[in-house]
Amino acid sequence: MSEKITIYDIAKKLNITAATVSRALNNNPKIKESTKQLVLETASLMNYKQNKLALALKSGRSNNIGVIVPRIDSNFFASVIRGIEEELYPHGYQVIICQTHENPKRESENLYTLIDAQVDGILMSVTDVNNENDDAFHNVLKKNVPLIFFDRSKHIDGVSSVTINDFKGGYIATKQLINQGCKCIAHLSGDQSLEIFKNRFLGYKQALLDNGITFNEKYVIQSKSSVDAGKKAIDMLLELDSPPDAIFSSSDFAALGVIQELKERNIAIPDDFCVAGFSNEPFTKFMELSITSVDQSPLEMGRMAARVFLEQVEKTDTIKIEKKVVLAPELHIRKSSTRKNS
Amino acid sequence: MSEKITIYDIAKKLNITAATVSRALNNNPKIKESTKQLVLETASLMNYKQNKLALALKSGRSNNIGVIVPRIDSNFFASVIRGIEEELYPHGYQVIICQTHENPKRESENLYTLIDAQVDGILMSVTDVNNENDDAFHNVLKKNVPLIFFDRSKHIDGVSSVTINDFKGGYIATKQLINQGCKCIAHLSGDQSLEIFKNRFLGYKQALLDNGITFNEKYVIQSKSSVDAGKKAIDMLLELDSPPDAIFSSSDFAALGVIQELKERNIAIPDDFCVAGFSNEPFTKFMELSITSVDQSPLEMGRMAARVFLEQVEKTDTIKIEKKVVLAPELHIRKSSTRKNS
DNA sequence: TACTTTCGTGTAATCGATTACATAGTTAAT
DNA sequence: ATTAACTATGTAATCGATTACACGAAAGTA
Repeated sequence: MSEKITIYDIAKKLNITAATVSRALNNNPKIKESTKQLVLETASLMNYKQNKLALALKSGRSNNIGVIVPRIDSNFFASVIRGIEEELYPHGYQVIICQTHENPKRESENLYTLIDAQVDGILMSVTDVNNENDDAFHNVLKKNVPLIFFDRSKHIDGVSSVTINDFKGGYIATKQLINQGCKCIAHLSGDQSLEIFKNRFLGYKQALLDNGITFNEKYVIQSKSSVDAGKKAIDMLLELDSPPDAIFSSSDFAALGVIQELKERNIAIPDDFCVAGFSNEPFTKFMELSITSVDQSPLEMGRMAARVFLEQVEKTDTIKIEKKVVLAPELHIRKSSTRKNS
Repeated sequence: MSEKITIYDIAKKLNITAATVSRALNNNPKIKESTKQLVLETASLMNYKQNKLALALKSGRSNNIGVIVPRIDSNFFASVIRGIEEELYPHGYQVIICQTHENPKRESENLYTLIDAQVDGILMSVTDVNNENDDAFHNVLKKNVPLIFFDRSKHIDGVSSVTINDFKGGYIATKQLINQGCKCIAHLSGDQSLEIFKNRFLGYKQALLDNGITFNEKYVIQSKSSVDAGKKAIDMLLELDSPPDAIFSSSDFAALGVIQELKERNIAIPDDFCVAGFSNEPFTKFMELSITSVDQSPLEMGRMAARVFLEQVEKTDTIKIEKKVVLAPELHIRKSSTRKNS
């Protein structure tokens, strides 16, 4: 059995009270130097470890922060979490992971569970798009638990967020396709109730307009983020009277599906058709026909979200700050959109 | 401000004691039905939420379990974690993530930190190969905290593990290369102090012997799990007097490096050279020249590890069980090792 | 009627650490 | 010499929930 050593055990052994022990361990200046040393030595001798739960109960701070993501087994979210963990680790925080699987109910559950678990903050990428979970979000704010959104955010007063400039991401990707000489550029979007997809779409549209290309609604298809969805989408697009000669996809997976399908049909990439994706998934650069993609610097996003959280807890005295950090997307230009003659 | 409602608040409002409230909420049969109802109604009316920290302190159980992995932003580990989270979520456990970054010191720190945080169990993939952290591991066992290894394990009495049969993984991958008619099969291994790499190597060797191919030490190279490491390794191998005509790599990334380098040298895959990797990383199936790879069913591994943990906590009465679960690897045969004539 | 059960609640200790307040012993100041 | 001001430590409450034990009231038994 494990002998749980408490400050009372130390106190008994030294014939002093637990209060003195506690103070000595916390380096309270009122404690005589000799006692302090004695306590510290005895503590390490007895292999004393502070019980964080007791501390947490007393202080009301658990030193845990909750992270909610749609799923963890996606390179993007895993990388963000890595960034969060790395930034928070030196500050003594532990990271608790929750997944919503894109299910708003789960998101609501996760929020309540984390609050129940007395986390000191919640960092999340939003799943709920229809404001079904407003109660859950307001519950968090009511409890005064710092809430920070990353990537997918919501507009809630007093809530900070770290996102990338999706508009710009859409813009530069589309611009690059235009630079290659593409005239009919299609776009695969996601659920536009989510701002990220809306903004990428708007960036795409603006790039077209800025370059004298008329926007055509028929070129925009809403699809899932999967290889199959990409294949289906390009099938539909190729049946149009004037099929596109390029595509900007909000998902790298869909972009891959597009490429696979085009190859199947012997359409040459990038010569006859250019493709750009979004997220810079690892596989995009590994492919023989590497895929142009917009990088979201997930590691940096996670670090930044963590830093915003830290600022927030440190400055409880100041008025609540709402900080909106927007990271710049970076276009990684690869073979799928690089024509020789350009 | 958030009004923290406790059972004392409910007690005061109803003119009863906190003890009664607690019992009512816990459905204690000794409480009169009418009181029980009253308490439940009042609790929900006042929006009472149990403070898990107080409960944790009293019960000694935090309902948190710690997961330690080398890194989270690898598809394999992220998937394992997903499996763990999904299995444990319905049981009310939260998952705390720690990364070692392959650094034994960090691993030791993580172990102590998790114990300090009073986790109810630790599920981990081992980083330490030189037994530097024996103290940390024994500290966990001394505290009677269930410890379960997955994928990379250590031999410690009383510790359960969930691994895949790496020997078999190495064997079937190598066998497949042999079936394609390859005669000189090289092997890229990892740090053989880690059992997984040792076993994959042994499986490779056995497959050779079983098929009348003499094992040649020069064909075995120890390398990191990266594209560049793969390139370097194949460079060395091709300089041998009798260069290999196939390679089984313990890493998909290294396998990819090999392929890229071979293409660079205009060596035809799979006709002149066959390649098989390990881990079944997502990109292996996405490549135009898809890569044969051994799947480790990470999701299932995570689920299984979680289940072993649950069994362990439920049966504290029984004698400690040491359970060694070994999952079967599955070879995904793809283009990189599929010759037409076979 | 007197005595034993049973039922429903209250009392108070406990988990382990922190901390406001009290107090005994020193030292400094007038 | 007497009081003020420190110093170092002890006492006890607190965080919020659980639970062994105690006890009065109601019900059952002889």
